[in-house]
Amino acid sequence: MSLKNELPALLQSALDKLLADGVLPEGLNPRIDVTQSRDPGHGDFATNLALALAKQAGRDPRELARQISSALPAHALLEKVEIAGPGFINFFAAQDARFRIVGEILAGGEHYGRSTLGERRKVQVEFVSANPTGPLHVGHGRGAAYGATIGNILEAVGYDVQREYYVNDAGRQMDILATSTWLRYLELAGEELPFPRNAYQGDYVWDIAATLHRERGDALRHSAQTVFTDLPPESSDQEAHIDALILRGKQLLGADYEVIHKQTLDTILGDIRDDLSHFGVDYDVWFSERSLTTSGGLERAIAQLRERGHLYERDGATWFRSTEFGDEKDRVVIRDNGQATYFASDIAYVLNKLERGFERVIYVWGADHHGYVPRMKAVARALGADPEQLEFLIVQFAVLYRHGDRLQMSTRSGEFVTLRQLRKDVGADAARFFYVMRRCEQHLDFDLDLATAHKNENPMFYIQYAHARICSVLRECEQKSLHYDEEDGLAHLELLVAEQETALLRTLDRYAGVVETAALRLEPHQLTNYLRELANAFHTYYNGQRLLVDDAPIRNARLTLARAARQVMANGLQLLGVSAPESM
RNA sequence: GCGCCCGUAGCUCAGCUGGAUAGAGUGUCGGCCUCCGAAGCCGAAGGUCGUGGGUUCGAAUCCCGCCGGGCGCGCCA
Repeated sequence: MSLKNELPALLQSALDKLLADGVLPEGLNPRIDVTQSRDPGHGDFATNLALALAKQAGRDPRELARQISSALPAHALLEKVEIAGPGFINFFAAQDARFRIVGEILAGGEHYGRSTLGERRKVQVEFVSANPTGPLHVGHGRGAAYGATIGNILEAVGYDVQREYYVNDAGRQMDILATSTWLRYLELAGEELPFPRNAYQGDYVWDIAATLHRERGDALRHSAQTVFTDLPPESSDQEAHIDALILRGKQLLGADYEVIHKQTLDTILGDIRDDLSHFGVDYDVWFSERSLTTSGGLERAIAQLRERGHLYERDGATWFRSTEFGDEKDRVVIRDNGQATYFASDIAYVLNKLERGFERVIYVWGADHHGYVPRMKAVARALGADPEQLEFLIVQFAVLYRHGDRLQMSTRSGEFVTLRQLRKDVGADAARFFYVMRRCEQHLDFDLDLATAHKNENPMFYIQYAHARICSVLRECEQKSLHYDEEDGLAHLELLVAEQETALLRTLDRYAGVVETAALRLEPHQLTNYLRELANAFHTYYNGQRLLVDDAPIRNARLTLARAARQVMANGLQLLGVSAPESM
């Protein structure tokens, strides 16, 4: 237990005493907030408690601070208390308390920094969930990195985390894709045909078609003339043209249409899974949208809303009265042609998630979906759940630049930079780190030239370098046959009195709190910023003090401190899904 | 027009939910290797926190109005 964790209790007992003595009035409910001091002159920790209280009680803050500090019980780790500025209470830790962290880190090992804050509560993080209509592009990458990192961090603070990918395997886009595959197949079989402009143009469609042609020969072949006869012309209505083409395919192919559909879906989904896995992103569940229909979940969700009186009919369609729950307009769930809307699936999906017992359901969404949040909250309330259970993390777009030009991305045109390509160019580590370096609300300018040509400017290398450097020193120590003794090191930590050592110790002391903050606020960038500071604290130390000195107790103490720093870096990088190399 | 997000050093961004002298990286300039990895360290210069009001002991942070940028506002998925 560090001093910081004990201070709130000490302050509380001081408040209780002042209350009992009648110095403070009843009914005050101050939040006790202890922070690490930025300026060493302000001690190790500080609280603004007196300032906050002075406002509520209408007292002079400095006088109040004096009263609090004199009511404070003594504590072995607390050396001195000072009142400063307008009424801050500054705490100076005993020397002993500052070294404690090193032993804690080494004892905790790879588990150091983990906690039980989440109390094993079930939380689901659903992320990426891109339409399986082509390879993931760099826009999906940010959601992938965010979702995965948030999952890791929540797990680290004791939540029971489930990672899920929602597969949009129903609907028109999949039909367009399956039809695209079939048309390419026909071309490979020797048919000449006008490939529609709004069908999927990407090379991967050719690949799937080629596999299909290899496996099935001409079994799925129909003449181009048969296929294109009597269709609404593409020139007048593209959408009607492709819809008619889909229908034609289903009629001509019968059960074989499903084969093409499935083969296309499986191929692309397998590719996405493989891609994400190489990105260090793995899921517990791949949830099929279609299964909501086949399991009857969709009907049940609709029925439930109907029973609760939240549905009504108008213009032949069925509407959800979401305005009753704060949405700006009501939403159609069943179209006048009898088909369920995509939103109906979303409703069934929410119900399904809640039924699976998640206390927190986190959606990681792209900025283009932010308009859907109110209606999803409305659904939660209409289903009798607490809308706070659904949390939406809106991740702003990552805009790619190459040669100073903004790149356009469109899956259908086939011209996009894939996540796979990005991994190849900058590496999975750099991409993972880069993506979560900023708050998700912040737009991300991703300059490919910078990321590829000058990759040593990436702050991730700075952190990895610090880790590798410590490993190198330890190797060097062995090579020189200098014996390292951890026990001796721990016993002589009081020899670490250099300014850089104190600074490094203070930085290490912050780690557990940073992980907690990052989890509480769902902000991975807290961690990347911290790790940069930690790496800087170590590099500064390394440049200022020699670790491998002849004096054994000092050497052991310094190497022990370095090992603690290495452990924290490794643990932090692990949460980010970034490797901690022993040499570079 | 309405809604959400963003505006902080030349550039890219932090700023611990209202606290002490607003901080990093990068770029510019100047120092540091006979010694554990110079992919490093240290120092300097660089700010009317978009703007105008308000709230109070105290505002980059909270409230309101403008200005500028991004993204949404379908019986699409």
